[in-house]
Amino acid sequence: MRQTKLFTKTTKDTPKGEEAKNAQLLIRAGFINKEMAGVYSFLPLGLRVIRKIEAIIRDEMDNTLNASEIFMPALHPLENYEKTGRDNIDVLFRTELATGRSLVLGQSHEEVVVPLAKNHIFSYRDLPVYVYQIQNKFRNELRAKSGILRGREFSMKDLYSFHVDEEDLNRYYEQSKKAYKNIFERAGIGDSTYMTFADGGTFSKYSHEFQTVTEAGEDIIHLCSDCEVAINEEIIDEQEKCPECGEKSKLVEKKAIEVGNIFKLKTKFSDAFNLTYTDEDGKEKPVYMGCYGIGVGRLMGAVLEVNSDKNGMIWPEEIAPYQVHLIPIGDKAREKAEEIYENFDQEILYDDRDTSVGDKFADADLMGIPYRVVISDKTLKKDSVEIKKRSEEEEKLVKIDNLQSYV
RNA sequence: CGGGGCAUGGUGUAACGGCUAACAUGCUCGCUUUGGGAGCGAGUGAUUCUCGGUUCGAAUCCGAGUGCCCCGACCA
Repeated sequence: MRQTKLFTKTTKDTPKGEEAKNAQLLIRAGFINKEMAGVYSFLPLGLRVIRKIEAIIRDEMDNTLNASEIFMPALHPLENYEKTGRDNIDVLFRTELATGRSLVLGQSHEEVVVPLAKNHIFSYRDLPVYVYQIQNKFRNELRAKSGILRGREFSMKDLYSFHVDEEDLNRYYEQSKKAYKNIFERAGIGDSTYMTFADGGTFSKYSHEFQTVTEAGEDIIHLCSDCEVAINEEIIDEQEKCPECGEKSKLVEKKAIEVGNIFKLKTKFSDAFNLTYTDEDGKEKPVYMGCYGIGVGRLMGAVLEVNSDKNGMIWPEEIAPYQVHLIPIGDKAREKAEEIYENFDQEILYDDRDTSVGDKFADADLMGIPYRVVISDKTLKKDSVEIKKRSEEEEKLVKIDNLQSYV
């Protein structure tokens, strides 16, 4: 992408009234634009990051968890929520049809996916099945906060699994932990993201959250220094021990942001809609369910809270908007840069702007693309370019012919 | 929803109740410049959030509303 064609502007000024690091950086670098509190537009660079995160999620959903992608509506009939008793939760956005029929904007999709499943699940032969979607959710938060970490409209992946019994649900639930671990590792926050025991609701002792340790977090978790697991403060008591190793002395308090959550619904929603199947003996039985969420935009924000420095963002390679930021200095270098750009693939952002070197470097640091490639008269004399990783200080000269193999 | 703070060109800020609302940045044009947010010159850009009040006079004081940020509560 040529930077002169990019629909984006950067700014030196920190946006007024944005204290969250993720929002400051994303707005300054032109990745997002605030429409109102808790509601953001995603601009080309920000959208590319979102798409990369989604690609990782889709890969793990499709290949690790054998799930099928669907797309459900954001408009839901209120009656479905009356059936589950969730019609009075306070984050529900309410609206209505011209006819007066009451609707809500979807904040989650159990009320839609379960009636949908009733058309597809009749027999034990139809189970298990897994469906997921990536879609915007709407929650009328009393207080949106922390940039894209808690918005009123936000993108979320939600997966729903359907099983013949609790045992099969447990099997899949364990498998989902692995997929989630893969996702957060690939997104570059594996080292700071911990599986966390949390409230399991009416039927289960625990659910599991995936919490990324950061000061920008909203939750307190108690992290076991040995086991790489944590307990959410909401369920901790004086006697609590690490659920993995059984020790309690090793628990350390940390602030963290919940980037994912897996939950055994069991028959709670199947019962509400009478979702059942017929087993081998011709007996009618309830379907067991699990649900599994990941906040896509929140994950993007969490990455920045963990990964940035005073000059700007530092994107992990797999979710970076581009892999290479190509910067020419001088007219001769520009000719060569054009040539390199034309022969490279789509993963290059080419700073073809007519502006000063310092301006280009500052923007490159701000945008945080993993590899900065500078080409100038100086490097051309050696038939080379200079490569610098955003996450490192040192730069190195590389022959132009060998460039492909370095990035 | 309770508490606190803020609201001035596109952006970030300044301005004792008193002159044509200032500075920086951005943007446009010209010249110059090219290894860390370049220089000079000329331009452009504002209903000082809204409504009401006090006053000879309000960006400034008072009231209400709205919006934004932070703390708390809330967060299937």
